[in-house]
Amino acid sequence: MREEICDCNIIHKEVVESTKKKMLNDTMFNKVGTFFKVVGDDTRLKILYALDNNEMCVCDIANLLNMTKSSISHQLRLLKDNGLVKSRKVGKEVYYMLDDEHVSSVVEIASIHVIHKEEE
Amino acid sequence: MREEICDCNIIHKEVVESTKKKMLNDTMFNKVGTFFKVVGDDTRLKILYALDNNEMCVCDIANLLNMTKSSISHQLRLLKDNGLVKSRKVGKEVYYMLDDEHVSSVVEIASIHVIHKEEE
DNA sequence: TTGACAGTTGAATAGGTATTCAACTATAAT
DNA sequence: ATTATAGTTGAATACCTATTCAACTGTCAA
Repeated sequence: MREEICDCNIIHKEVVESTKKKMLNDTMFNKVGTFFKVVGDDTRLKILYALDNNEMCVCDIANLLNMTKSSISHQLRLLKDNGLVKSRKVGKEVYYMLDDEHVSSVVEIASIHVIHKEEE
Repeated sequence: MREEICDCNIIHKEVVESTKKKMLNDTMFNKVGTFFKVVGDDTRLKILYALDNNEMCVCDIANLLNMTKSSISHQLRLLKDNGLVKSRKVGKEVYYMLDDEHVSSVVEIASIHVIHKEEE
């Protein structure tokens, strides 16, 4: 049995109960939340945006964003671990590319949201 | 003039140059990044998901998620400041609701992405 | 085989942030 | 007026995370 943490009364019992039924489980929220967390970093967002055009190696991305190889490599690993990019090795170089067509569309819709807010 | 931080050579000059032209400005990346950052927290995601069904007051949300009023109120302010929810006051209670139809669609697409990954 | 370069990695650091706590305001009811 | 409840707020805490640094691996070229 879970402990009660909430420090106030239920005001609209029906609303709370019916909403509770429609909620996803914590694991699902965590997965979606993690997806947004990964995309919610300027550096990673720029990387994804850049890779939407073409595959790129680590050094080229580092140059594009004027950051160190190490920092880019760390972020690429995070993106890869979360299934947003994949890579292929050619000689000394490692080329990264988007792993999923949904990535582009999510970024696109978020941009629309931001632009829409701008016009108000 | 900006300082050079990058610690490696450009390997594919044409790719870097052409990608650089297609990149958005930093302000734009920051705005989209912030949007994702706001949605990329489990608690805030749950709040948005709950509000997709109906408007709710702070106490009801706190009860639904078994969290304190204070913590929910802090998160609601963040959501409001970033234009994701709006509110109306009725007596002692404050009702919160989604401010934008794009919010639902972004969350929806991200869920599809996660589910899609699950099936692999 | 030696040197140079692409990329990775783990630990450390510094900055950010979710939640808690306590105090506060506002409204409603008695 | 007083009490109770809904909600907000600012500071403090504890956790998380992006970048840096230094050392490392793997591959290519001479």
